[in-house]
Amino acid sequence: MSTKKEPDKGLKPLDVAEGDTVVMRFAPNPNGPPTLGSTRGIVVNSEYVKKYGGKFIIRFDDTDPQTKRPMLEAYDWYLEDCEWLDAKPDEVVIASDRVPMYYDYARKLMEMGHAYVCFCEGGDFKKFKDAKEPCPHRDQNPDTNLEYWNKMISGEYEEKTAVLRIKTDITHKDPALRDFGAFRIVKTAHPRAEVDDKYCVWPLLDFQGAIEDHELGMTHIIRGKDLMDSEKRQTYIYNYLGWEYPKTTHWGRVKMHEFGKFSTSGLRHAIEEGEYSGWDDPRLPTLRALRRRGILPEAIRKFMIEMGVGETDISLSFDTLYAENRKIIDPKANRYFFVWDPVELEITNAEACTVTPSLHPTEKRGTRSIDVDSKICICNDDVGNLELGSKLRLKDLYNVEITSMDPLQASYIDDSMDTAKKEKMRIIHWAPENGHPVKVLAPHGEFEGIGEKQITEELENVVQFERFGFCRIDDVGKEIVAYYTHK
RNA sequence: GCUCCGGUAGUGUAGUCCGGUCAAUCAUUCCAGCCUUUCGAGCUGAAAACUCGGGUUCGAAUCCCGGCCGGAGCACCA
Repeated sequence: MSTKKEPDKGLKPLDVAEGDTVVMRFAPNPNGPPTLGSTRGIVVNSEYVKKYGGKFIIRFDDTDPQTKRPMLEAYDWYLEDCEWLDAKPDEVVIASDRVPMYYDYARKLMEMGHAYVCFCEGGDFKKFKDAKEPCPHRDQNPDTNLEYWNKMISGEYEEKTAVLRIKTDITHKDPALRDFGAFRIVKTAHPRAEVDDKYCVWPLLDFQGAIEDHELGMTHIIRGKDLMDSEKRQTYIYNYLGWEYPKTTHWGRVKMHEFGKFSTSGLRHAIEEGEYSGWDDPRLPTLRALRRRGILPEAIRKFMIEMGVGETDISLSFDTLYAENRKIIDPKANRYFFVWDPVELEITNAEACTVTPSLHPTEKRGTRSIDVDSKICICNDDVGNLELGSKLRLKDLYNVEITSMDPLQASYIDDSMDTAKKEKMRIIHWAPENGHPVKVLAPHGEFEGIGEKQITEELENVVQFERFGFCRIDDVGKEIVAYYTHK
């Protein structure tokens, strides 16, 4: 296979034999909603499956009922968001449903002499490990281990008093690879009703993931490079059981410039404290929030795919995502006037009229219609640039001259665009005084003002408020609520 | 302390495996100009990078060694 000229931009070809398909997975712990960080795993893995054919599996690694306790709603959130991202999984697996299988393999490894129940206190074990010495329990015979194991799973031991370890090489030069833990005792019930307090011994990631990746027939794994050692540990299990390890690729840490690291627990705390309105607060980098703001899944996919898979730690800017989204949205979004921080302007000699500006500057999509009488609203920002005698073009309406600053009044000059051009008038937008109240929720704050009535016809669409930015219309009740997309 | 990764313009990426065609790709950002009844879009132009030091070689972003910087693992978290 020639790799001289790369055919695809973005994702590099995977090591797949001609004609073979792939099985890949995205394995989150549902302890919060998917964020832009999770998206990389969803998009990249699913994209490879689309490319090579095969199966995309979402596996909930929810085997920690305590420290990273799963959130019940999050299971569905992940499925929704996957589907939204055009990455509907072919199979959904929930680890907490499969504990008996993990137990079976644990027994098998004990019988083979590759695992032992260790009663060392954490610190003590660390001492042995750092000294490259076996702990006193390492050489227990299989029957003894099985006996202890049975007591473990029947709840006879307290938390932290026993743990099942996989034997690796206690003298390995890398301390991270010496006899790692595979199961521990957790006496907190699992949040899922189906599971509840059925088990008090839970597998740890390296064990659970190792077994599942084999059971589910994974051919390729792409995940964070913080899990590189995980692969080395899991390889011991694979060797013991005579399995072949899937091909792996890793990526580095991702940060968002504007946000920093997003830790699910940190976000949850901030929400509980009332710092954010919820998981879809427009300031948050969760998929729910981005969706509500009108960021399209295509833009997110493209963004992630063009980023590719590299081991470098990266710090991204939302601007790149916004640029991607803007390209898609700009031709689709209808234009409307929204006046934030409005100030009333009376046109003293104007006659009531109706204007019909086009919905889009280049796409021929028809017009909107605005009834205007003698009073309109303009942005306070624009008022700041005015003085007595200033001439203005009210976009798509007519030209006026300021005749009074307080109260703000102007007199009608004419309709002609030529006049406006000749006199190089500033062109500003406006809204009818009897328009509809609008509130915009944006990452950088809230804006209240007044907009065209016709915006109420755009529920759930992304529109552009001219000279303001793109917004997704979220609600059109007494007040229009819009979520800011981006400039 | 031990171990493992990585380091190309502001940001992200291509190229690194199999040294030359790389005076280094593309996107975004920024700046300037054009265009436009939006401060949006579009168009044109510009700025901007191989972490450092040695070595190998006719030749190194690419291979080797060392330093520096960044990240990660050594958890009864995932």
